[in-house]
Amino acid sequence: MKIFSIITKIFRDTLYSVGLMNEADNQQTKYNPQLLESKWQEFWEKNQVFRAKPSADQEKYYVLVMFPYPSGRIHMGHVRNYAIGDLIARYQRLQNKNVLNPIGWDAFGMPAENAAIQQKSHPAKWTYENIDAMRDELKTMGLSYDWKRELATCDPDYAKWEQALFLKLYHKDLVYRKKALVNWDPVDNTVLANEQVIDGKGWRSGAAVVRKELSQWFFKITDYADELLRGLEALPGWPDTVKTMQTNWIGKSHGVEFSFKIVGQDTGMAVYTTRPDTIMGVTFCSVAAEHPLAKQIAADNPDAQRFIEDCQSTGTSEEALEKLEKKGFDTGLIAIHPFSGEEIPVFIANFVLMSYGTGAVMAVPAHDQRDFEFAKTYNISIKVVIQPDGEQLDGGLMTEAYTGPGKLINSGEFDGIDNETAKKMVAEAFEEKKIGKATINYRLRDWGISRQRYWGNPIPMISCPACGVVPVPFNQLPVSLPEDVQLTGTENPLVTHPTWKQCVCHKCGGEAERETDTMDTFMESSWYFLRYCCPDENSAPLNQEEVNHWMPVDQYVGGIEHAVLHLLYARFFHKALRDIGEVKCDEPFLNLLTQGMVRKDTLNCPQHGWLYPDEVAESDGKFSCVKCNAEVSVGRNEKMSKSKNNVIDPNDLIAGYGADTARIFMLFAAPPDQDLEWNESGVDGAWRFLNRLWRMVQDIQERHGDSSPASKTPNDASLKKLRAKTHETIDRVTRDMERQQFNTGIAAVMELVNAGIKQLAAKENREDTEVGEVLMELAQTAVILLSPYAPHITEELWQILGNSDHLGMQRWPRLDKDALVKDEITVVVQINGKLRSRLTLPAESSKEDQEKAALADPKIVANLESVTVRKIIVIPGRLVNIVAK
RNA sequence: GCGGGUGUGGUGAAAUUGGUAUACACGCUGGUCUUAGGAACCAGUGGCUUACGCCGUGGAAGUUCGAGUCUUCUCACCCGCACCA
Repeated sequence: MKIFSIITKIFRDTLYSVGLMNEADNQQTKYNPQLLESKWQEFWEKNQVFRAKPSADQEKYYVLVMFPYPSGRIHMGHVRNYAIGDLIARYQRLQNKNVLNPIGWDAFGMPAENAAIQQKSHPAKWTYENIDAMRDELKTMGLSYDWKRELATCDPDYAKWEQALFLKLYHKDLVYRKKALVNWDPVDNTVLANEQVIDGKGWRSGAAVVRKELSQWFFKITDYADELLRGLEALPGWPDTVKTMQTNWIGKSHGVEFSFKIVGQDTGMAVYTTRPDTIMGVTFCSVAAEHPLAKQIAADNPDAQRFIEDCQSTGTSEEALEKLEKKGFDTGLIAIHPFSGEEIPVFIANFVLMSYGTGAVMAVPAHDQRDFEFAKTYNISIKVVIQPDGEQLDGGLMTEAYTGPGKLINSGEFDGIDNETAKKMVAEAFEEKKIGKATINYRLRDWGISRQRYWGNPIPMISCPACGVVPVPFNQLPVSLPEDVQLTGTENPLVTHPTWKQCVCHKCGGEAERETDTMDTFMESSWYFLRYCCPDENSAPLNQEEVNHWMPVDQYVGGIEHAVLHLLYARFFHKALRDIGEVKCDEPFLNLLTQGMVRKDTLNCPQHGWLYPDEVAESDGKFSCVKCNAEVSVGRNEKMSKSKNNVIDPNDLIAGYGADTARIFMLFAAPPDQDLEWNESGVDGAWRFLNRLWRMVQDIQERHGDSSPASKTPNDASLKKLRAKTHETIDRVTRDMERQQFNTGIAAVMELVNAGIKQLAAKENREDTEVGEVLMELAQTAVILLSPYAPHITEELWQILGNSDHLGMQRWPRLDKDALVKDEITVVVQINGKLRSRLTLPAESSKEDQEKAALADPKIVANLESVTVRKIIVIPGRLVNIVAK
């Protein structure tokens, strides 16, 4: 960025604003975004223009942007997200909708703890200071939020109602406790989040992380797996990519669960398979290292014990799993094939997951690639039972498993049946024999919400030596975090605090202990959009009347990175709340817009690493490091990130050019769902456009300020065209808004402004009243159409145009279809699909007229001299294609 | 490996859904003007060709009077998921 020129500008603007410079030489006021943006921001706030109140007279429209984590500064991703959300909010208001557009803070989370450790202060202090700073930053963007509904999830009030919801779901039997594995740092004595584990070591201590079992709280999201899956079908307003990702995440599969008898054991071994049709091809079985049978064998077999430990140690570094060799350990156990009675060896295998299905599988090497590789390694026979059409598979010669369709062979009574039919028949056979049944399995697991962290919402449970686990009664909420703590990064202060966890069991009155875990921060984001509807409700988590008035969210806008977790948890939580009567609708977010990332070139010096743009000198298209003169490599466009020094601070942009320029740039550079490449000259382009608009409106006001906007088609042909352009633009921008292609909407207004400027420059008819009327209509239209994109400049221009009200009182321009009627049409003439000529014909000319005119055109006549016309295709008003040979 | 997406000028991107490819903007070239500004304005700008023209939407084929758009294959890049039985 041209820092110097921005500074000069800020300096000059300051001089203007304090009156040390005057603009006597300028007839017109210059466009001064700093002055007029703060002026309008104050106006909106003072007049509570964006206050949302339920209304029976207007249709409601709920716009939601993903609330930010208060990290301290806004970044370009926020600017883009909120520019899009605000554009939609303002557009819907102009469409006479009653718009709810709230904002808040996702305020619990680890960065606050880290900052507190570093600065030896308290997370709350850091968080609330950041919120104050970021609120100021957001306000400079001129976003049309109802700030009265602002909330922070760490507010005691929000935390209290969240605990209440947790308890309500607990009483509905949707919450339970079980043991689960966590990453444990044995040096820091703390649990680590996955992102704190780097190469299997704790990020702070560097100690090898071990997996430890702790009792943790879970939500029964799997109870809703099927509804969450089916619900996606009712969401046509969601991008397919997100729906596909959620579908895969839920991972529904149909199969059969049945039991193998194990020789010498009373209990069988349950397995799950989606390929019952291959049952006769089973030549071995595998179980996970954590499977009870594996543990049983390991109890008196040190080799098995060692193998199991090996399996578990490789589990930590997930990347290494990728090409992990298939390994197994023969347990010596023998399973009995349920149909053939054959004896089948049972292995412990490193690729079988305890967490999916039953943790044990039947292995069919001929028709499963993993089993195939395993069988090759351990010399187990490969028995083909599915024969594809026109091919003879031979187990001994196969180089990979065959997983396609075919007919059954070597399968006794099922021989000759196609495998899809066989799946059902085998499943039925299992049910008849009463050893198995058709089962549906999901990849989705229950949602573990326990976090062994201080800066989160406490789980309102106590554990009593006499009564066991006891929920905290509603009237004792909230369970608040102790304030007198010092975060060290080693132990959880909730555990080590001298008194906090001591409490009294309300059941027996005896001494008890509080749960020291806090809730996953995805909890807060699972219902903030509901609390926005009734932020002042002080007797319950939600006010159903208000919630049901505003819900569902009509348009949700946010980053694609939340496609699965946040959006799935929120959908689940909402459905669970529906089932306890807190909300009515089934799905919380009707339409979803996922915006792309903001990216920028990265610059890398071989000696000095990632460089800032001003550490790089350019000559002849080559870049060099200003410190060592070495050549700098320009990396791929990457997401803006502090570690790569390619971050542009939105504050600089807004301070230099104003929020309107920043918003126009963001919205113009690319469609919202696409990644956006940061580009300075694009910002200049947006700035220049707003200046062109500014001058045009001023010129029109100066010259035609007395004119009222045209309301009917003018007689003059060129004016008629200009008015048609105005109404074409209304049509285009409206359509672009509806299909959320905001970049082309701006392009359309740019064209209109260019046309207006051209008319102003024309020498003839400058004083004509008709010219004035058409131009006045053009100016007013351009201003309103652009106001959702650039709200400040358009408010100011609306006033300059002599209007006393503000744009909040306006409606979206109405399309006059008569204005679009054209006198002339352009018809393209092709010969064999190749463009040969263009004709301008009267609009009312018939199909036949167009064909005749095409054949009479001199260029066409010349081209048809040596060929015969075979066929003529006429698309009226569009083209004539002459097929000739 | 599986699933999804994207490939169009020097650049960001358009294309009314099968009908004039490159709107709008950036950049660049030339010019005008002025109180040198982050100017503004005018003209030009896909490639090849002196021209008539020819070629051109990652590549190859196909359907069609006509394909950036539909079909098949293929290449490249990006994003998810990843031993899910």
